[in-house]
Amino acid sequence: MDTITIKDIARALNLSTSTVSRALRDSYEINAETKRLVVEYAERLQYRPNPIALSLKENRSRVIGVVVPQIANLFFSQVINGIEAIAYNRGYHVSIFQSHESYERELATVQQVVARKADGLLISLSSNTCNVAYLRQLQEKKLPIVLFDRVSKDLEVPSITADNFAGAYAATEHLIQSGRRRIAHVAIPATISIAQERLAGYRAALEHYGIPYEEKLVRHAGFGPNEVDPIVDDLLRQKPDAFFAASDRLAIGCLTALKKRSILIPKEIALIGFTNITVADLLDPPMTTVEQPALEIGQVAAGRLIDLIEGKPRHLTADSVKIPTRLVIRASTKTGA
Amino acid sequence: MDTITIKDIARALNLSTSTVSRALRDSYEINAETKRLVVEYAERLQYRPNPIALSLKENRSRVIGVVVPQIANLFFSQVINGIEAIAYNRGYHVSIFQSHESYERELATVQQVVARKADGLLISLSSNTCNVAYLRQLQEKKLPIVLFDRVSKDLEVPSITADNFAGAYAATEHLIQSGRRRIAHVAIPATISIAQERLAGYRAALEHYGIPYEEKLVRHAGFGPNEVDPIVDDLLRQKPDAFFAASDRLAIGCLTALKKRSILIPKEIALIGFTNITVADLLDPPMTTVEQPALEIGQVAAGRLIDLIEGKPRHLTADSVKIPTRLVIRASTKTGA
DNA sequence: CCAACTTCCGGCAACGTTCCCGGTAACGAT
DNA sequence: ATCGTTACCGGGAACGTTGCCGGAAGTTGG
Repeated sequence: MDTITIKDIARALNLSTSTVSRALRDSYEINAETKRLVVEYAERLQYRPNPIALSLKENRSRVIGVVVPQIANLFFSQVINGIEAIAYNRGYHVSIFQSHESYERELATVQQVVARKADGLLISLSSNTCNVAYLRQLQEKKLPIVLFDRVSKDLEVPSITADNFAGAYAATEHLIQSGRRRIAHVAIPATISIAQERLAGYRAALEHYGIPYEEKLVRHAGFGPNEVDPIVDDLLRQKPDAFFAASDRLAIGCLTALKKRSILIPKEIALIGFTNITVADLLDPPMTTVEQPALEIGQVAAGRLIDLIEGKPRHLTADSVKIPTRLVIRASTKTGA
Repeated sequence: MDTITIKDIARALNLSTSTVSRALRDSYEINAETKRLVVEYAERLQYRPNPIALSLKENRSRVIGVVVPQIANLFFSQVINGIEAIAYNRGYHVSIFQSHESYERELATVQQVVARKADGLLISLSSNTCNVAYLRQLQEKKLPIVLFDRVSKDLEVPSITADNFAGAYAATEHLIQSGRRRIAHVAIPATISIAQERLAGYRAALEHYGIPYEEKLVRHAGFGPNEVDPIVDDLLRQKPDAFFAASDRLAIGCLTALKKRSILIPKEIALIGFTNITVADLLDPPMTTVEQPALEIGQVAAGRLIDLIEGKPRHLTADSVKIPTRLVIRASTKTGA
């Protein structure tokens, strides 16, 4: 309402809006004295250029839209921190949104981001998103897009993920080397790209060590509040000696379920998670985990996106980057304890 | 770029932009047949009204700006979920931003939110914010503002918080009733409003049970990565038999520090946290906590803000709402274990 | 048959900003 | 005295949309 505009300054100083505009952007065509007058007056009235007007005129906003399935997830919030760090010192603002694991909300949110003329989009797909046609459409309209974590092979855009295959391989290998043979895998929904990669890593490790893959030892769990418990029950019937959970939420769920059944960890069953929670060390027992470099994923993704926005032709093709994970061994996989 | 506008439709259909505009908003002045034509064409070309142009014209955006110190904090992300739930079905979009506990970034972010014509602001102050003059200025310019969690008494706006006093009182009382007398308090930075409330609750409980308040048993910890450890060291010299930590981060820090020193919990020292982490139950030992109704705080705050935006005069004064907390007793405060 | 009214649509301005195109002085050079 | 330069500034359009005003037909009533 009472925000002051370039017109107010022009009127007060008996100048035209063009002159004021140019004075504020320090154009050479403006008299030094006039500039001083304008700048001082603008300063005094706390003039702030209206980014909305700018966006309308220039069809850009210096804003990057970030869409994640859930903010209440340490992995994603850390990725966001990585994104913000890079965006911030390259002169972009970051707007954060959640899709709440819903395709419809993801679509609506992305549309909103686009309508508001975000210069680019960083997105991790919701688990219910099987159709990325709407993203391909946006891509064809030249909107810079970078995927991270939950990516899609149906889209020719840069994709930044942890090295999920290697992480899962390392986790499984660690379990095998510590003497386990019947390794159950609680996987995330199969629709999510990384589920497949992690499953592949798990299978590859089994194969490498000559352990047959058993479908009955693998179950996918969704995002419901009480989904993990029955799945653990099911898996227990297969008499596993280890659990490999494909996310932090699932690892916590497994831990809860196993404790509830008074199963000793790691004596009876070993447990390993794929996670980012910092408290893994403080759990009972301290949980072995595959840690994902969340911050770095965010940084790389933001960097790539801004390169794309600014037309830096450094990476021509739709290159996907895999960032190494780290296996942190703790008590939950100790041998013969 | 090639986003289609009302002009494109007008040109293609040999109509004026005004007619198209009115047809799309289903005005009574437009012939049914014309409407059909316009709507169908718009549908086919996937016309989306440009919110930027609307914002410029109407000086509003149907967007609520949310600023929190940190997203990677389960309390805040849950509050945000509460906010989104309400905002979403009252027709507002939510833009989320972080201040990273920095006054400067908070200020810059809020300015940006305001410049982008957000209809209202929901904010939890950074720990380095001692000066809320900039918010008062915005308030005087009629920007609807609602504070939550980290509030300020220097601002006459609705403030939604957990009942920190009662929560701290309950925590302290529980420790006293379980036989502890020398209760150390690891507090959050004194600049934060809720630090004082929690401290007051702690003191009130002590007083009520006739236990003298000792300054040496209270220490404030900041947000540095290794701040808690030396503070725990300091406090241990006072031979406490219990720790009351004023936030989840600090509770985890205390737990880590105590374990590192092989101090038995709760046998030697009891521990209670003020938190929202769901894994408190899985820690070693399971940690007694005061739980904050994060989701509800978000819901109430968003509701109040939207009421303010829409000029609902229901709550006239700058009313502050306190939402009850819940004491969840677990092993970390067990008696004589 | 004319006035009054209804129905339907176009023109124009405005929101805040920038940019292109002008234009007017003053001044030195020819 | 005239021309070309330089230095400085204003006018107007445009970005996409809505709302006000005005106006041309067609319709109704007397």
